[in-house]
Amino acid sequence: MDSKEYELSDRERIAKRLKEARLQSGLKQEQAANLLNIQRPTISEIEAGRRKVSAEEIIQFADLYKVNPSWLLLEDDGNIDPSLMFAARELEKYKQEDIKKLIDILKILPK
Amino acid sequence: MDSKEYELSDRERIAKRLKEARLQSGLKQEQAANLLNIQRPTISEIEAGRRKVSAEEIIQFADLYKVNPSWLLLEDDGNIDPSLMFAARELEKYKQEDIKKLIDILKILPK
DNA sequence: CTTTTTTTGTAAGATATTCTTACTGTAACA
DNA sequence: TGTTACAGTAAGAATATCTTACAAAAAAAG
Repeated sequence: MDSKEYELSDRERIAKRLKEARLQSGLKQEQAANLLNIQRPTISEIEAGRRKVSAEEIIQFADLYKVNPSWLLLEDDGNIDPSLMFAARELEKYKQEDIKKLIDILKILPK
Repeated sequence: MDSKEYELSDRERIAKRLKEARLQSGLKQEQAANLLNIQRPTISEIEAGRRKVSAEEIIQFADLYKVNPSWLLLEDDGNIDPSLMFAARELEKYKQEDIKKLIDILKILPK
């Protein structure tokens, strides 16, 4: 009976991951709140998906809970697509000027 | 040439990356705002580091600007230049054959 | 260079969110 | 039952954000 994250908003899904991460790290809401210098109800509201989480807070939560920041942003993991990396490294062989030109061309070309 | 992000707050550094990413994607503030269904001054305030960016917004910005969400959260994207990453992502959309042609064109282009 | 247009910055009041504090709910356990 | 530990929630105060309009700056045109 896997809990489906479908039909949940991004905020709710992020909330779930934050709660999961906190529990995984063995911290109570109050402990997390103290360590991050925020109020405990704030943690409660965030984990309920009722309060937004800022980018900075995501960084802090990730650090405290020892999880990858990008996982909190609903990415599968923190890794970049290998084929993308390959393409990027190929591009590195070219001069900066040529790359700029390529980018301009790409912006114009149809897919 | 400074470009030193030292002594900047996380918010300011995120702001810089957001602006850099927008410019790299060739979008005006107004275009970005329209595509994200927010007001243009909001983009301005965010890029000035005066307004927080929510986790959800980071996801949307990353998608629109074609950058890695974790890079917006100040992770270092595997030490590859952001403009390279952008080009690589764009390149992925094209057929292998077309990419070879593009690179051939690049080799001919004057510096 | 001067003028015009485009793009971005910013002000101010209205609106909305978040914070703070205190109280409530719930589960575990003696 | 009563107690403890932890999490949820309510309400007003404090902040932040949004909206609209105008101003500044930058870019383009003449």
